[in-house]
Amino acid sequence: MSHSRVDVAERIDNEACPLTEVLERVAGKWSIGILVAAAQGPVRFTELERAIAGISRRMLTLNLRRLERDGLLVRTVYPTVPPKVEYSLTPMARELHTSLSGLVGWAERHRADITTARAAYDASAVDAGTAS
Amino acid sequence: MSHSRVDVAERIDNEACPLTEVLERVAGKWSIGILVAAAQGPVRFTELERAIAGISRRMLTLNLRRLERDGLLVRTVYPTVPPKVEYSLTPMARELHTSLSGLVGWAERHRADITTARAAYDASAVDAGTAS
DNA sequence: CAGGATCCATGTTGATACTG
DNA sequence: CAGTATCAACATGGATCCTG
Repeated sequence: MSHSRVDVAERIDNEACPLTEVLERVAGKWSIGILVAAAQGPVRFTELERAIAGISRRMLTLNLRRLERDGLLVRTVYPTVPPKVEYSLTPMARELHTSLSGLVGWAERHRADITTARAAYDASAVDAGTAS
Repeated sequence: MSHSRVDVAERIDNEACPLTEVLERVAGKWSIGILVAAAQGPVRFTELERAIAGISRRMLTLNLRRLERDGLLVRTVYPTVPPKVEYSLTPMARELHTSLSGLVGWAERHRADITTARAAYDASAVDAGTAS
């Protein structure tokens, strides 16, 4: 039945546009890290800040807001002093965990391969340039 | 045993940095679309261009080069006239298919939820601003 | 057909400083 | 602690024109 190549191509054509927008949030540079880090349970702002390494306060805040806005994170403020804010995944976001871990696992497994591939690609590009 | 929260946080801290770089390529705005479209078999440039909808020639080329450089795509040039170029996934990239489909499936299932969540979030934000 | 090259508008990120 | 505000640097993306 209709699982020809045209079929899939059309599916992407028709739905990837809004889908792209959705995927961008989920699969953006920092989102995966945040989502994975928050998967263990409620996480505090500072915990995330340290867990995600290269992220700036600004970017963390922005991403948290976006994820909250899209219904992936719940932000809980405890009106104590000093302030305490916890972020946790919504059920919808929890459904992502498998795919996200899959992605992270893949990245871990193939990090070296990718580095190698890059070096090889760059080397042959240089060769082509040097071939005069 | 050691799957405490500190454990996971450290794992992310130590490895997410280069990992982030890897994930960016895979999870970038267009990469998923390209990878999914190419999963069906060799795809030509123009096929991709039409399949991915909003993408420009420039962005498609750039992304194809990056994916090729990272060893996720193989570019095959047929020296015919007019030229014919096909892109196909490497075995490494094929391993991603499950996770990627999972992501796409999730996005499809929850697109409406996300739209709703956004509207709700924005509405309450407006309320707060209007509450003078 | 499948790009490469260039210019320019825009968005994204980081650094820094300040706050309830 | 958990942000917000502002500015400057940089990357991203689109439009346009050109080519083997």
